[in-house]
Amino acid sequence: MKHVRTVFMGTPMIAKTLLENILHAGISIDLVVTQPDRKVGRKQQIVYSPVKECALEHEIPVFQPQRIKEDFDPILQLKSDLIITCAYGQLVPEEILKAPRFGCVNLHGSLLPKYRGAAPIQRAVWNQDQESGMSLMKMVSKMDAGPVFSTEKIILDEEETTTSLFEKMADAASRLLIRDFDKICRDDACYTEQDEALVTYAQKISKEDEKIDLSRSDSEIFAQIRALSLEPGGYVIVNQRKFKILEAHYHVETIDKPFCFIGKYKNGYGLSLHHGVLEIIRCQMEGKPVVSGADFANGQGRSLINTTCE
RNA sequence: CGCGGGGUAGAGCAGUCUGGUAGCUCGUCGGGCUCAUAACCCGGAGGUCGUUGGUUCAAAUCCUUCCCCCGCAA
Repeated sequence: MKHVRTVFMGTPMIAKTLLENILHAGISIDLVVTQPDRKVGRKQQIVYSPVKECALEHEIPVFQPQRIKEDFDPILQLKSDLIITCAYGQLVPEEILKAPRFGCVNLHGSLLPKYRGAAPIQRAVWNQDQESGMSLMKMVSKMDAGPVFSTEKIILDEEETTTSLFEKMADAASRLLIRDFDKICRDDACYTEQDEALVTYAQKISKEDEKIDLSRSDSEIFAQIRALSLEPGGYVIVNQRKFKILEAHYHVETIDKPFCFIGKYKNGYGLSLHHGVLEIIRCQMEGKPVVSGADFANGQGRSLINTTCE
């Protein structure tokens, strides 16, 4: 078979894992498109996207348009046969979508048409879904609305977190693409249109979403923490300060007073809810370093016993 | 000069306001108890208190220089 000129578009870790896996499987990539380098943090240091780092390691050319809507000629000039995207971060314009012979395919972290949009993986955890999955689909101009080629279902663990589900999604995406790559390139792929009646959207996680909603049930609170774990981390307010709960387990217990710090608990630090206790494994008080629950219990947390949070 | 918090034993913290012998929890090492233990008891080691200069009889503590870390905002 003639060489398939392939462009890979992606930005975060999940896309990097996918790129690494498909390269390892022998699929060659002629161009990587990723978001521009960002200045990040107080020191405004320049940080490359994970995908860019992977591309540099493999000596693949990288293209980083500020606005791909206006700056896409280098992609057209390559006269690619196939474009693969995964969490690129910008809406891909029509001109690019129709350019490659075999079209543009996208890997999306949900079982479409459920959870179109920016945060399908986080929302599946947040909503305590029993299952989710990865979809390999054809791109159309409308966001995540294209016909689906294949999917892989993932059963969510009891204590699934966004971080753990991302890893499973990346593996599933790799398997789907490696398995179906040849079929897509034969252009006889069988795509199934999405049922518009079943469409739901997964909204991006906002700053407000990071505040843990203590008016919810214990299982909803725990699900929110897992959805925000490990990044960016959900928080409660303690003594007017943000207290991030990055990682925790939940245990059913009889509770005296809800939303109260109870000191050392099992292998971490305890925070009571309505009908159980959060065993905090990793946390961070505003202005302090990230610490294990055990360290928190030995230090900062000792003087906070019986303190209520909100 | 964006706003704020912080740097004290291997870890996490208290002590700073009000200057006067370096403290707590954990870990570690040794010993004891126990059928046994991550439990309990006893004992030990480990810190020029981020850095520079100053004030003082005396500085972790007050003033000052610089460095580093974190939260927020971008």
